[in-house]
Order: sequence, then C-alpha cells, then structure tokens
Amino acid sequence: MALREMGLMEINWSKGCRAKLPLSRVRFTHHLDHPMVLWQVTNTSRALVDQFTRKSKSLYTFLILCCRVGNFRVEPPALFRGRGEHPKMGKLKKRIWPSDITINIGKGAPIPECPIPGQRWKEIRHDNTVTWLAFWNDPINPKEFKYVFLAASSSLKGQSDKEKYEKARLLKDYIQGIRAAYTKDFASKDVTKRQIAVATYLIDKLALRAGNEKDDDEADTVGCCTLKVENVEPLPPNILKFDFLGKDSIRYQNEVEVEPPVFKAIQQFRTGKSGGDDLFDELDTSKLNAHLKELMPGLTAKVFRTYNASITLDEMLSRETKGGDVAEKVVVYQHANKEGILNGLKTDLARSKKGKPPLKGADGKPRKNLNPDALERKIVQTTAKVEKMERDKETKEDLKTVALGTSKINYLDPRITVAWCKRHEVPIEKIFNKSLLAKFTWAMDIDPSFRF
DNA sequence: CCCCCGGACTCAGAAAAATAGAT
DNA sequence: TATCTATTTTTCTGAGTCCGGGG
Repeated sequence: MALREMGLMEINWSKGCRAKLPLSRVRFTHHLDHPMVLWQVTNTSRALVDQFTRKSKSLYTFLILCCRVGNFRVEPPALFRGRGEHPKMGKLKKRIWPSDITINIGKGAPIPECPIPGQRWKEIRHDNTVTWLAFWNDPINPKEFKYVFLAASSSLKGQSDKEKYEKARLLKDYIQGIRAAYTKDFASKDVTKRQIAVATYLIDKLALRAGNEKDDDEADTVGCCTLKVENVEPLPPNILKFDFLGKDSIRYQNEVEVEPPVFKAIQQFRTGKSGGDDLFDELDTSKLNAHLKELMPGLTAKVFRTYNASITLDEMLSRETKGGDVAEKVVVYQHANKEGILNGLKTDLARSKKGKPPLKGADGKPRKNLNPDALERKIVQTTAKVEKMERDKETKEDLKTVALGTSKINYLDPRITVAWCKRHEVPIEKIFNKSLLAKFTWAMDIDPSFRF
C-alpha cells in the first residue's frame, strides 16, 4: 500500500467518488448507525486506523460514508466581542480542555485518543439520534453549547437541506389560502387573532424573522413577535415606518405602504402603550408557530423566507431569460438573484453604519528608493486611484449591501439554478463555486423541467 | 393547558486566506 | 516575471429558530 506509506489512504464510496486523505486527519466512527470515515480530524493513532481498516475489508467496505467534518478545532481563548451592544463584550473566553468536551461515537467504536497526555474526555456518549460529533459548553454562556458537526457538503446535511426546500415548496400549495385567511383576520374582533394575522403578514411581506424572547445578558435586538411600539411608527394614511435592530444588531429601516386594515390594526396595537412596550403583547413565537402549524403541516415562520426567496428566483429566471450567449445568461442570473433578494429579503439590506475600512497605504511612505520623478508619478497615480475609489464608492456600497452569498447558500433552492442551467446550457460552474457545488450535490441530477 | 428551559440545529457577517488581476 | 492589489472563497464563531419534555 504505497498510499499508506505516504500517510494517505484512498477511500471509494458510493458513486465511485475517491478521496486521498492524510491518515493524520482521518478518524473512523459508527455514527447514526453508519460506519463513517471522518476527515480533517487531527491526531488519529495509526493503530486505530489499522484496526478499522481490517474490519472494514470484511464488513463495511461498501457501506462507509466519507464525510468532511465542519469545525474540528476548539475555539481558542479570546476576548469576547459579540455583535452590537453586547452586555458580555470584553469578557474572557477561556481555553477549552479535553475535560470540557463530550464525544459522541457509536457503541463499541474505539474511543479517540485524548490529544493531551494525562487528561481525558469529559464524557463519551453513544447517541445516534443526533448529528453532533462532540460538544462543549460555551465559556461565555455556560448554558449554551458549541458543537462539532459534519460539513455542509455531507450527505447528512444535504438531506436536511433538501427537506427544508421541500417544505418551502409545500407552502406553494397553501400560500393563497394562508394569505386570504390572514387578510380576513386583519379585522377580527379577537385581538390575538388580529395580532397573529398582522404578524404573519409582516413575516410574509417583509421577510421579518420570528423574533424569540431574549435574555438581559444578550444584545437587545428584536424580530417580528418582539417588535416594540417605538419600532413601528404609523404615518398616515397607510405607511408603516420600521426602525429596529434585528439579528446581528443590523439596523432595519424601511417605510412600507400597507393595506389600510393593517395600518389600523397597528395603530390600535399601539394605543395605551409606551415606546418600550411589546407591539404584539398577545404573541410570542411559539403561539405564532403553533398557529402556522394548523394551516400547513410543519409550517413555521422561517419557511416564508425560504419560500419567498426561492419562488422569486424561479419566476424571475423564467421571465427574464431570453436568447444570448452564456455570458449574457449569467448576467440574467446574477440580476435575478439580486432582484430576488431585494424583493424578498429586504430585511438585511439596511446596514448599521459601520466605519469604512481604512484606505490601505494612505500613509504614502515610500519603501523603495524612488527618484523624484518616479515618486511624482507614484503620487499622481495614487491620487488618481483615490479619486477612482471615491467615484466607485457609492456603487460598491450598493453592491456590498446585497447579501448575495448568504441567500444563495441558505434561501435559494439549488435545484432552481441547476435546472435553469441545464435548460439554457449554462455550465453550473459559472454560478456555483467549489463549495456550493459540494454542498448542493444532492441537487445536481434534477430534471431540467424542475420548477420550484 | 401553559410556560420555561435545555438542547440541537440553521443562518450570518467579519476576518483570514486564497486567488485573480493589474502594473 | 515579480510584486502589489483587488476580488473571491473559506473559516470562524456568534446569533437566531424551533422543538420537546417536565413541572
């Protein structure tokens, strides 16, 4: 085994996919009842590999799943920053030791060697109902956990990703009824019903997040259910002016025209309250989601974001794509992608006013021995560059505010893109980079006629 | 029934690293 | 070609969502 000599091993798995993996980064486990090869795990003993490979030759050669591990390093000590005005900012995040870490492996699987001599793992578990490989308590908030999961490219993650989009597609069959129902309830006599209706409307139309309650030791941010009176100002006749800090303390500012009954309902929810009071005092996320589940199996608030982003992309692509060469079609795609987000996920576009990154090389200190002429040319060039930057700044700022990457990764059903590429003979590599390609393997064999 | 909270997972932007492009 | 710069990709880990179980 030459590869073994080199410290590598080659693994064949289901579709003939092969990977040469450095032995030092391979670990074997029985996880979720599947024998698996995990890679990018450090410090595996040679003996362990030998033991497993002997076993696998007879039993498991064709059953082994080969998965990349997502995060395989513990978080190093640091000063905690957090996002926005975080109450715990500046707190020391202490070092994590093996004795802090609980490991999840198959029953009977060899226990991974503890990398620090004389120490041991906190606990070994054999739980095949969860996907995590290991966890430790977050030193900043000991009530919370940090997990080691498989990478996004794993079949396990792919499967749940697919399920997420299938659920969003199911919403397609219900959305008309749901919209009709909440529109009717804008004027319901029952306050709770009215609040549920308006909240659902905001989540659907503005892609607001559900908005769980937060503790006092977290940054003070809100979502739909936790909106405060001061966050939504009614401007007659029917404009709502939103201004609040959402996820990651990103400021959401938006003025939207709404249906008169919604406007009226908001005004009424505000009456008799002060600025810091809850706008939806009868609501929280569990009540809202419980209601949504009555309308469609498995429906929760976040499904609306996936649904609206994906359906918009699908519609725009089919509407906007005409003839042209590959490059033109790619432009159509990028445009559809961007517009889709502008329409659907406006939420994250309004950014907090952060300081711009400082201009590099602004000190202008020459590092080389330049003669005066060269120096002057340099100065002229630099000045021109600065001017160009000034001119481009606005355009760039515009593009930067579009969370393109995020939505491509999290909200747009990849099958829409793959099918469109097939229909229009655009190589998928023009749209998805290497990691997106790996993450969306499950979507690659979709029929060209697929529509979301 | 409701509420609280532990638990496990998705989603998110900043920073770092890699790569492409300009000079 | 070498080097510097701009852009893209990857990593990192914080911040949400949502579920389910117990009181």
